[in-house]
Amino acid sequence: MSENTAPSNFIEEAIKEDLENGRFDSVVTRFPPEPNGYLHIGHAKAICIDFGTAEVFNGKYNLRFDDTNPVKEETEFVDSIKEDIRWLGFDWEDREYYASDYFDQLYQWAVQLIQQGDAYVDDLSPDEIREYRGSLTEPGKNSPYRDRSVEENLDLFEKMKNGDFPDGSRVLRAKIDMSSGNINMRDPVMYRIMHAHHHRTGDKWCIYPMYDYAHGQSDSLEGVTHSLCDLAYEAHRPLYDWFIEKLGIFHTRQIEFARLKLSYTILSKRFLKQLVHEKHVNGWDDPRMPTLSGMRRRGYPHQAVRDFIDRVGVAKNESIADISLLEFCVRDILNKEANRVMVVLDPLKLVITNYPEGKTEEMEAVNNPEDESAGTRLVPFSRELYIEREDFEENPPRKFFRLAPGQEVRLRYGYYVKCTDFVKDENGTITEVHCTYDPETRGGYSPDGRKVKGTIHWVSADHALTAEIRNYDRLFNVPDPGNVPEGETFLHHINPNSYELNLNAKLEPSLRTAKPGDRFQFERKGYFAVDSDSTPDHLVFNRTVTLRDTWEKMQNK
RNA sequence: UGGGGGUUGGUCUAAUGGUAGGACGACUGACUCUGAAUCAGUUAGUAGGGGUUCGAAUCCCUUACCCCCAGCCA
Repeated sequence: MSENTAPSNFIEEAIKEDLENGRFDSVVTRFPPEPNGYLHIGHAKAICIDFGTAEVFNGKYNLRFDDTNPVKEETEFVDSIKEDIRWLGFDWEDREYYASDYFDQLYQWAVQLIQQGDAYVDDLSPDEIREYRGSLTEPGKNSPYRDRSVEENLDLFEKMKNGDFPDGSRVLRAKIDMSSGNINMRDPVMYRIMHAHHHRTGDKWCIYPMYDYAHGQSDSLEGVTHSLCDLAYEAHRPLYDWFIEKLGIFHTRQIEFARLKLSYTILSKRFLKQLVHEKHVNGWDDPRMPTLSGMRRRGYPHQAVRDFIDRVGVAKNESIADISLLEFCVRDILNKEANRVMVVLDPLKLVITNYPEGKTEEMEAVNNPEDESAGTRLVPFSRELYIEREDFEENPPRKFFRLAPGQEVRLRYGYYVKCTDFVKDENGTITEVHCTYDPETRGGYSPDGRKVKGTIHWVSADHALTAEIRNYDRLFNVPDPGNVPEGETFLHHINPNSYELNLNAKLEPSLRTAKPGDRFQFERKGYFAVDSDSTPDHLVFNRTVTLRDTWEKMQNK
């Protein structure tokens, strides 16, 4: 940030002050995921704040895996986390760290604290520790083991490290204040005994540091100037500072901000895990999931996610961002980047009775009106076409600009056609619409200048491709599924129509070469992305998001 | 009834004692070979009550409501 740029939020403001008053002379931040799950849109906010803020100040940012609990963490997640962060467009270069890299240093520092009389080995059981901790309104009381000698503590701690004691039998605790109003300061546990295999350190350790003991020191070791985190850690800041001060090491500044919540979405790791394990969705990258891998598969461009995070802003106010803002950001990018294509989702046969049988014409269509460099393509036109079933009405309502008996419309990039007749089957279902075309209107322009109100899309019946189309919608039908009345859970509010399979669609032939990851606008319908399940013989599209539809809104009134 | 945070239109967020502004949404209208996009406009807010001040979203007092903390999770 230059001298005159205004800080865009309270964190940048605080950092700017730190720089101006000399507390720090450069900026280093970090994103510290625990490798025990997939990243979701809430993490994206944290990443954008952590990394984006460093970029604003021309600083550096580290990726550090917070792997202090071996029984919960796996290498698999390390890889997916890295992939997702790269997808967002961040490059942490060679600054990839692991809290487990610091286990030796952390151990030495623990010894130092013991020597200073600031830590002790406690033999209390987990239950006893809880009892001794007191409650929110009552102070705790000191453990009977709190005043052991430094020598005894040193000896016991070393034996803990050497594996002489079973899991849960003893812990190392910071000696602070059992009567503190802040429960985090009531002699918090620093180390626990866990005879567990760690994904990086293997079986070297059988004691592992707790988050509170590891995090601040890891920040300090890396020279992180600003440790930006969730509001939940606000109450931990005194402890964060306490360890750093007792150790006399580089003092990182922790600043907390409100985590992201998104309407019609759930972001709790536990709930997401439940959705996957109970098969309410098809895995972590199901396109309905708020995970970055899910959004990527759904077809959300990474720029849209970034733009959304920018627009949501940074504050300490706990809030629920509106999913319609995210959808706006997705459409905004896709509108500029996605090539247009004609696909009939719910086909109805249209026969042009005065068009020569067997004739095919190649009509020129614009690929992207927002981007001239995208060029044009040729689309085959013939006597029998498919149009969208909802684009024909036997008895058109007011302001219906599409096809109806006697009404003329434009077939996009084709001809003007006028409906002359239609065919119904014994159930009363319309099976075919007949019309005549005006040969003078080739390409969609009329030489006499007459106007048509409607333009509809179409696909030539003989040339049409078929595909599997997966229509996705929001996963929940209430704004805050994580917060529901007594006796209900978020599972009661899953949208039963969040996924709908369509095997009937007719696609224009240019789509034959579509590859996984390609994104298109199906004109007048929505944005669709080619799924990773797609093959040349069996195309699969995911509906990313529909187009805005004011006609639908008019009808709902 | 402990400690720590928070409260600005429907939603998110600015305004740092001096005109309460923006974005999304919603609603109008214009334009349009996508009922999309675009453009123009409308709607709507400082949690309540007191005080300080020429002037308060901002400072003070007070009330209410919301969130976090009692893992050997992070």
